Amino acid sequence: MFDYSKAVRLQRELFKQVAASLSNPLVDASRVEYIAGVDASYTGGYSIGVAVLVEAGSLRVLEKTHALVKAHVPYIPGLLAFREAPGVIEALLKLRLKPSVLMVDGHGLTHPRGFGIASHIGLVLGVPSIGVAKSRLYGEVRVEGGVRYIYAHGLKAGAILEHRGGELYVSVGYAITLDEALKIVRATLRDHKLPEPIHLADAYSKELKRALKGEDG
DNA sequence: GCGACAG
DNA sequence: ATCTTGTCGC
Repeated sequence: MFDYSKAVRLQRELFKQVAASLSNPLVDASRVEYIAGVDASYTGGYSIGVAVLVEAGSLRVLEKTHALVKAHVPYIPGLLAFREAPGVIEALLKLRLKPSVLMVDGHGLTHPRGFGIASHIGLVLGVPSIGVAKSRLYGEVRVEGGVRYIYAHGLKAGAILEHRGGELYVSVGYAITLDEALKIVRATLRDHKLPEPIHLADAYSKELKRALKGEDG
């Protein structure tokens, strides 16, 4: 079965690599070509991980991929990645085009051990990543220049963006600065509550779930 | 012991 | 996240 303490130790260890990645960002908001939004839905003991790749400027959808994997691990706050990342990573590996940056629904550095699902996926694939969550998980909020930033582990780890009457918790995932992450997220906000790449991934995973339930087995 | 707790 | 129809409210 799932080893909780081992997972926690792994997160503490990998956080060091995320911290190291921050001194050499691998992406620049002005040079982002493709953005991959990811998400997952669940049904019948399975996890449906999906990736939707959009063109940065137009937000036009260029590719959609998915992976159906057994959901072995239960949801445990702080350990979401061990449940959700496997399917999402498999879906991302099926993309033809390589995303410049990943947008993950969940937190990155604003996590108890600085290694939320956004950091986890980014590090595993070696691709810059951003976490976008709908609610808070960890960190101290400090207002600076009218912006609510979230500090965690001695780092300016994230910020709270207001959008469409709601709040978005944006955080550094892997190999990216907070400023660039915020620029990229702001550039993808449209008429949905979530940034377009993640909204599209969410809709796609739900669509696949309906199709899966609608057939036999 | 108590409160918090991504999806 | 998922289970689920109609319904109260901005």
